[in-house]
Amino acid sequence: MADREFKQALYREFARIGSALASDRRLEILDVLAQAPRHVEALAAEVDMSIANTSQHLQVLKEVRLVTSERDGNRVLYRLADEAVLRLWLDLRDVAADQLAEVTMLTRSRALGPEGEEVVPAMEIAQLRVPAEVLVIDVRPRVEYEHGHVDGALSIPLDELPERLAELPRDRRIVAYCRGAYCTFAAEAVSRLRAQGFDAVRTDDGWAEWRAAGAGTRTREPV
Amino acid sequence: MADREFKQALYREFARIGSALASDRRLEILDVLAQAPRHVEALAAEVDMSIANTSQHLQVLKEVRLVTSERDGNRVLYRLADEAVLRLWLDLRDVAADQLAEVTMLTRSRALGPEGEEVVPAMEIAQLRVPAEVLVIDVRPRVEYEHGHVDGALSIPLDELPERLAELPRDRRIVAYCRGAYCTFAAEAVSRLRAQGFDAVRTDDGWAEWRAAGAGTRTREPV
DNA sequence: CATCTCGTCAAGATATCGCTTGAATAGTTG
DNA sequence: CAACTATTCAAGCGATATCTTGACGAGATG
Repeated sequence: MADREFKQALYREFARIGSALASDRRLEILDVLAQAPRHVEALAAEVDMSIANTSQHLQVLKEVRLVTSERDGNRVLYRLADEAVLRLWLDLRDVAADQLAEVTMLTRSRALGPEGEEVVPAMEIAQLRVPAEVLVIDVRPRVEYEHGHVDGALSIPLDELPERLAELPRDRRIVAYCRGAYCTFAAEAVSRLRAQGFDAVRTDDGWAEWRAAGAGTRTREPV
Repeated sequence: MADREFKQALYREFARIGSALASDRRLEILDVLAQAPRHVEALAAEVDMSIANTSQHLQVLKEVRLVTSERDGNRVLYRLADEAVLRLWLDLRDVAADQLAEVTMLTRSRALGPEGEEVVPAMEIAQLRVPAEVLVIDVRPRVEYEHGHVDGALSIPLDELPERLAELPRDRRIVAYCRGAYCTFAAEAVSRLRAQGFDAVRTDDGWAEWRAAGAGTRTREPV
């Protein structure tokens, strides 16, 4: 029956995407690319792999068009292929978070913030939209901020925080965000700010979630 | 650095989900389950695999909680774990459809409907909500209709269509839906109905897409 | 309790994947 | 155009995944 063959061919194609998602290394690459495009070397450093191996994983992702690449001088720049890929990755993470007890345990055992600091839902901030009420800071590396960030957010990479305290207001709340729930930058920033007497909280969502929800400012198209 | 270990463990967990999605057979199972829960034997028949093999794949899916199972007499009933899984599967399919040229070719070469029949966006129908304007028919197998269907739809499984033409109106449009864009039931039904002089069209979306969008009637919880 | 059915488990052959290493290639620079 | 850098390619080894077959286990039935 031709119907069976058709279906099989179809599911085989779908499974190619699945296979590309079946490696922890590739997922980590996707997660990094969800923040901003990168060159192979930078990616390799970020995910702590050999360059050759990183390149191979990138080929796999590229083959099923989860990422695209473009030459940039004698380097090659990789980025997520489009918003659908971002949604897929976020959904995968959500399913994992909902359903794998191990993930919950991992994040719990990590106990971000020593005494259960307040975490502000990202939606709340999106609704504010009044710059005067809070200051939103983006504590990710500068390249990620430059690629895209929450409207009106100030870029203060975590490692610059100590020397830039003077720029921060003491009369209103500071909301920090980073790469998302599994990233510790914002929690770390909040912890340091509170130690200095600032009214600081963090959001659980990062730039990727924000963008998937359709908000935020992008510096360069696409993705 | 403990941070690296933490991250690795996290991505390994995410990759477990990815691995479960890396098999065409398992994706086909998920797709069937997206329509309605099934017993192992019915599933095996539907996807044309040995029972042992089907069972094994189900174990894999169950291990990462993409599906859940429950005893039902001396049989075992499997179903999608929750709506997040449904979204994940639909996203995966969308990404594949957007990005794998092969998929497009496959669906094109299939040329549903001999002379480019009209396809009605599901949203249009959802907005109608006026039973008098069109008759929506669900041409999937009865079990799938019973598990859940579009509000007000009439169940006419494809194989019952010939003997039930008398039930169908000739004074208004008939809209058929099935399992989704990759299912041929609705196209087949429309083709037959038009041959009989009915004003019939189909929607591209199936029950799964409808449900993911938050609409429709469900017979039994959960999923 | 013997027997039947449905489903799961276990073992093994085969194919595929992922990492490493070393060589090759594209683009840039002096 | 030679030397250099960033990336990709190719081969090979060990680890994993898939399907088959046959045995086992749980629940139903007489």
